[in-house]
Amino acid sequence: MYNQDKYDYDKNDASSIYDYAKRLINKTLREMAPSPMIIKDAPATEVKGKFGQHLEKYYFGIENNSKSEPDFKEASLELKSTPIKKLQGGRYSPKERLVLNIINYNEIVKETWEKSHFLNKNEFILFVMYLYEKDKFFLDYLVKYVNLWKLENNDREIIRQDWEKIVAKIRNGKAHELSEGDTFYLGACRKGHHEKPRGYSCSQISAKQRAFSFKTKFMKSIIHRLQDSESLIKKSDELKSKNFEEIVYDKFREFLGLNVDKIEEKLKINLNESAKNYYEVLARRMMKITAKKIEEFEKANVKMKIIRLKHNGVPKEDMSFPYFKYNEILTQNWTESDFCGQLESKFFFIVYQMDKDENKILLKKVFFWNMPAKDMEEAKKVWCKTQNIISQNVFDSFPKKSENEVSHVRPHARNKEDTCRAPDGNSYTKKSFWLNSQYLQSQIEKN
DNA sequence: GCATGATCATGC
DNA sequence: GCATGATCATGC
Repeated sequence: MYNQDKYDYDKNDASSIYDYAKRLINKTLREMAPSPMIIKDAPATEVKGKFGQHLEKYYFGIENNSKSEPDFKEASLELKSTPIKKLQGGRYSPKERLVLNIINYNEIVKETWEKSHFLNKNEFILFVMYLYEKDKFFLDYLVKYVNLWKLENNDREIIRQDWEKIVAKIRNGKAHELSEGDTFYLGACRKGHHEKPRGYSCSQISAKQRAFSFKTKFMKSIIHRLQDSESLIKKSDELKSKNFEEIVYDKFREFLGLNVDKIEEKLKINLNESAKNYYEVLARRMMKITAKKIEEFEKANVKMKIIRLKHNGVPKEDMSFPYFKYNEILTQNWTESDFCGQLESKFFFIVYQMDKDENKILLKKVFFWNMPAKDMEEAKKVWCKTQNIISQNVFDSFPKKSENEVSHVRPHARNKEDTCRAPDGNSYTKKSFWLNSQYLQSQIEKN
């Protein structure tokens, strides 16, 4: 039975359950939910569903049941564990469809969508996704994602339509003709291969047992959404002992001063070093991030930037920003300009440096940075001069690097023909604001 | 060796 | 096809 003392979560509160569940990330059931009994290794066929049962019983302390109400009924939350597999390139995809509640042919025909057992049980789901590996015992599967998921928006509508279609077929006495191809996201899949076809109220013809399921491709979309952004904070109590910056810096600590080969070796990875985004990918891997976006950086509008220093400490390149539109600059003032907005955000600099002797690139330092107010004033000068020049239709005297210690303007396009319309009616090669490498150097040395 | 112009590579 | 981050190429 559920025991509030033993299991450290509040069963009435979905976010408390979620926090407790998040402790599973990158852990196995063997570590997190030891069983009082000895569980013997068993062939894979007998293991199906064991992960979920074990998770419920020994991690959450709820008795396995197949009731039509959600597993955490006070929080209206259903617990679902599901296997995922790793693709080449490190991303994840579902191993199989997610089987939901069994369709009761006699009961469902009396239901409406809003009051359906299906919706009641599956509207709000706590996903625990574990990495399936063929030769592993289920207690040793690694949990990769824990996610609170709600059926909403367009997905909800399409699934409602799928549900209606399935129910209509049953009402018409055609349950034996149900097929997964009937519907889009929600399928009526076979469940229990040894089950004999059974009769039901709407038909003389008996039908095989089926269950609702989220199709594999639909599961794929859920997993992809998860991978789109990933949190840097892996444990919910981490922020109690460290601030966010420390958490981030700690991730890099063991790699500082190492060359990139050593870093890869340490991470046990082998990246394509000639890729243009190599240093960025490497930085993500040091942070243990496989997603495209970093959740906290998104929310805080932190821009991650790679800076590569030559052995003398000067950045190899100036830092570019998105190109500006000549016409747009004329209509804006500094504070509402794109460039001002870009400079006002916080940056996370990852600095690599070329080592003179060994000809290797080392991880030099990482730090959060935002532009000091007095330097913003300098950038403002550059922006104002740019605006002025455009208003006078002079397109050959944009602020040069030598004119300002912080920033300058220069082309930023695919080629000379990649142009943008200007107020004088002509088009000119796209240009953007850049931060001077020497300026970046001074900021790197200060931090 | 640096400033400036030009372009590549990737991802959406 | 384009935006963007990253990088190359040229000339002084």
